[in-house]
Amino acid sequence: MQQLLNFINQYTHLEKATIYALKKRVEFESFKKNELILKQGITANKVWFITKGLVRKFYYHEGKEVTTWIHAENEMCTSMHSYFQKKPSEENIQAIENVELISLSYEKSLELSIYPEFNTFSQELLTKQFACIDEFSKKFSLMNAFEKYQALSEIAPEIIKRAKLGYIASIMGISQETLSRIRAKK
Amino acid sequence: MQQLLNFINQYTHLEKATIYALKKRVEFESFKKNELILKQGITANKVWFITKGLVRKFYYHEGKEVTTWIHAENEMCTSMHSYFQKKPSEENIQAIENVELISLSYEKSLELSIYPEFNTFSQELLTKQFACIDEFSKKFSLMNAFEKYQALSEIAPEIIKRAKLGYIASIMGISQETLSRIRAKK
DNA sequence: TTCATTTTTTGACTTAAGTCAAAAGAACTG
DNA sequence: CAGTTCTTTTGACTTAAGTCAAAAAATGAA
Repeated sequence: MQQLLNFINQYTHLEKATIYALKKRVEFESFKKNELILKQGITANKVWFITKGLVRKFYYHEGKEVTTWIHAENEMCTSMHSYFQKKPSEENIQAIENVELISLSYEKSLELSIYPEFNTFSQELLTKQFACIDEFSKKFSLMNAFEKYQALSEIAPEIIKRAKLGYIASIMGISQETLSRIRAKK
Repeated sequence: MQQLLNFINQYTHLEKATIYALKKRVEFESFKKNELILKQGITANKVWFITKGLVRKFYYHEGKEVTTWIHAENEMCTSMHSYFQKKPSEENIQAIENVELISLSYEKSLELSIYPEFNTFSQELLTKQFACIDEFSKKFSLMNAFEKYQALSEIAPEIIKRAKLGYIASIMGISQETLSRIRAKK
């Protein structure tokens, strides 16, 4: 729980009352390696905060899995389009290590919206996530395979260290053979 | 002005009072072909709605212009990261035809936030834009040059019809020679 | 309308990264 | 710890798209 509070504190200061209200509404979940946290087709009605383990987002394209991102400890994660637009998720979220999470449902987060700091946090988190994805995808598309690898190593060293080759290559949009060759060289 | 009201109506119904409040706060602007609407380094403190003409977003990468998107009539446009995070814009916004715009400043939009429908609209617009960019960039990155061209033709026919080859190729992340060859074939 | 500038097309060649296949290495299971 | 399965590496070959350069076409200004 403390991890989550620290995370929120990066965005805004939380009053005692708000912390109390939040504590009453979150839930603790855990998943074993390879289990699905969110399945394609299901509407994401919560946001998860990762306290332990790695989590992978992926979808299917022409029968193959495409990994879009991997999240590690102290990051939030959900299927954005599903959560905000109340539509069935197009992506799966999977535990790729044994994972522990704190979740907050959409309904409970509405109850928290009477606390202005909580709204500040939500708004800031959303726009920041937005800005990151936008910036990242634009930069990435101009890079060659080696530059992408360097960039990813800086932005997300946990992914590089802990996720398997195929997942990393998929995030980068290259074949795993190419990634293996990049690693062999330098 | 009616165009803007129609646009907002796609998201939420506006009360008379809200329309009146909005009308009092917007401004009308116009730019000649090739003029800059927003310059890199300047913080975007407004959102523009296009009533006439085409507008291009681009930034510089290793001395070259990279076009990220082109907006046509009845679309909103601003530099998202700059507007929301109050940071200097990394992108330029340029009129590529003679352009007419309706603008709403950040301050005036705060004044409008006492109208709940206006908040609904803002929130929905933001999450929808978010979802679009996210979806678009993911799909696009898996396509080859021809598929990208087909997809863009469907999503944004106005761009294809009215913008010049170099800009379109840049959005697609391919060279203009390749785009020219795609057009020659089919 | 003509001349200059900008934009698009075409050709020849290069290259980064993909594919397929097989071998090597690591990790899990009974 | 032996055998099976999963993951990564390596090699040989292919290919989509890039680059450079020049010609052709379109646009615009005087």
